[in-house]
Amino acid sequence: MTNIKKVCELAGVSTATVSRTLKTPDLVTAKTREKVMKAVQEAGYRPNWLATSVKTGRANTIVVLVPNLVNPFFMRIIGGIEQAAQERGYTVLLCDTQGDSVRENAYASMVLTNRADGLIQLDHSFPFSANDAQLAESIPMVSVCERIQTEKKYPVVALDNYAAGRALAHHLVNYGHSRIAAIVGQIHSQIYKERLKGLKSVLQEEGISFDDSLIVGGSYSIETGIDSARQLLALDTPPTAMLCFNDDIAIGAMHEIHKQGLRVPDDISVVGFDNIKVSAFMNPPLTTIDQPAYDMGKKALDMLLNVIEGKSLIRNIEMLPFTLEERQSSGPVKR
Amino acid sequence: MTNIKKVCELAGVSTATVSRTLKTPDLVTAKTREKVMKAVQEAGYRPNWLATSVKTGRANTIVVLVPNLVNPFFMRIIGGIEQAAQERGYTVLLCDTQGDSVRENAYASMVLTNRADGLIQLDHSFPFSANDAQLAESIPMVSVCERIQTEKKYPVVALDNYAAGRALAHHLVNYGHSRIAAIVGQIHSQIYKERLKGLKSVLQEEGISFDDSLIVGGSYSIETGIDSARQLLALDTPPTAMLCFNDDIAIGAMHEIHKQGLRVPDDISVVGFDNIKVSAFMNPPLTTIDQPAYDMGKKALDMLLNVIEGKSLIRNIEMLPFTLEERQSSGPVKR
DNA sequence: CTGTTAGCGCCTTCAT
DNA sequence: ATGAAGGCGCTAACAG
Repeated sequence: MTNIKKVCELAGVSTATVSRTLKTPDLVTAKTREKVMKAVQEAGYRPNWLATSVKTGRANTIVVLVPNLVNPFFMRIIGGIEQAAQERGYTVLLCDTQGDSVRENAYASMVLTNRADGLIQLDHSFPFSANDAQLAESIPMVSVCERIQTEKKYPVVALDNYAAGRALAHHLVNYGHSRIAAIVGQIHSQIYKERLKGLKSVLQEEGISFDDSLIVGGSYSIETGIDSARQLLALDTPPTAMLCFNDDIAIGAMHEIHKQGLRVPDDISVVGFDNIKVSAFMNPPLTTIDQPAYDMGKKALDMLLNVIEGKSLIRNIEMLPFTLEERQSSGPVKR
Repeated sequence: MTNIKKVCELAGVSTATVSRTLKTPDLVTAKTREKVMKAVQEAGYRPNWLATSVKTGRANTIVVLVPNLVNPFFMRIIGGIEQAAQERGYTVLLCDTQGDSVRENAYASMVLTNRADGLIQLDHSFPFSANDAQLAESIPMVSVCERIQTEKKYPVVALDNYAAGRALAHHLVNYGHSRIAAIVGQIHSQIYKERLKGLKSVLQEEGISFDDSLIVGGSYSIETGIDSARQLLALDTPPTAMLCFNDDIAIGAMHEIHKQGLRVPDDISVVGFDNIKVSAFMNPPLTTIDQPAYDMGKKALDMLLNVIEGKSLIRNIEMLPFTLEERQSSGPVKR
């Protein structure tokens, strides 16, 4: 282990001078600086990050909790978080919770052991164990997409899911669809409520009745899309359009529809949420809601660091704009 | 900050006893243990991880360098790494290098500053800066998929890319294809050489000539697939099959082929590498080489920890088996 | 501008 | 079984 003392001996100065040369070179003579740098080079010295952090009390690290790393939508958010973190001198500790609360608790507790200074949650659960809950009250935490379900209102950056639900509903209604199914993701979530509310509000305004048996699904996976589509196609009067709560579901739904010998959009329209990369390259390309995932990540990190550094937040909830990407998976209803 | 001293006072014992109670409870009386645990609970004490690590000299952390986090194939590898790491008490610091060597250097240097104990590289570059190269000689490092291009031979877990190239080539030749294009990823890589060698060897054995103008591409993206397919379709005699070096490329190629009004596989067969999730749900589903990504990750972590903990490795290179997933994107050559 | 000194919070011999 | 004390490597206040 080559430590600061070795450098001292080589350069013939004190530990303080070495430390200063590296951290605040301006406070050191050009001559000593040179001397020290030469010794550093010679010894191959690198300051021990652990020691520095234990001294300053700051890890300059944040934890990001992701329900599923394989979802490219989350990865885009994380891209934004990482970029912004790097710019502000922070490191990201990425944690795939796999929806397992034990894992989630384990990772979240890193903020309690001074291993990280704050936390960004991409899921809607309060990530701490019952045992940690009290301590966790005061730690900096921000969520993206979903509001954290707990009493204290943590800052959140999200999409106007109600408006997005309405946008897709209008898109389909304008094409003449009146029997529209919803294949949803997590049930007990804000997203579920808001998007569905958006869909229903449009239908009501248009005087179209909605049947709760057209709500299927329950998780954000391709398999859910497949199973749900199969279920819907087996109905006496199948829907003419499927509104999927993410693109993975939509991909699964399209796959099943094709498998049954039907065509998208001629027989059935399919629309999604998120605009993940492959969506544009499906056959047919998928109509979807584009979320500004990268910007959401950036924004979330900015909010979190403001909390960590004690600055006040302008707003406790940031709503970002969405875009409806019209592609070829949706079209006029079949006569 | 609630530290070990506060707990001492509350429990009326020394710091040593508190430390022991938490780390090695067997060395403490049941009675004192109870007393201490009550104080810990009351104070809401959590040992400072930074302090513990600086003391023990071990971060119990490894760095994983990924060229592109959005690629689901890499995410599967990382899933395996994380699982194995968790089982052995290590944390993973995940770093998206974006192919930028500055970022790569920055992250890799964490191993030199005692922030991490070892490194897994998913790319083929030596991740340290010129300035760090000497120091880095002795640090534990393992690579997955690609061999690290440097003099010292680091352990690697990989696929038999030569054999996989041959398998796909045979698959296409058996369907009667004789004009087969290769859309490749990174050019200066082991993977490039081996897979191409596999393809060429089969063609030669079959007495089929190969023209280097049929090698196109240069990066592992959907866009590369699109551009390359366009380029190939514009040839005087376009190929009847496209062997893509990953599934993203294949997805792009299929998209462009469809866009030009041609059909897969009736007009052109397309095959890929990796077997990412969506590949099975494309229209048509993609024929591809399945790599045991999860196991590769697990294996890589095991090898790395063995190096870190000073155990000897059984072998310096681990070859894992692949599977050819035949689906509907490949078929008989058009007459 | 530089050196001395006192910790950061914790673990771990060495006594008792 | 427990406590006292030294030190991990580094930083920062205080002298000089």
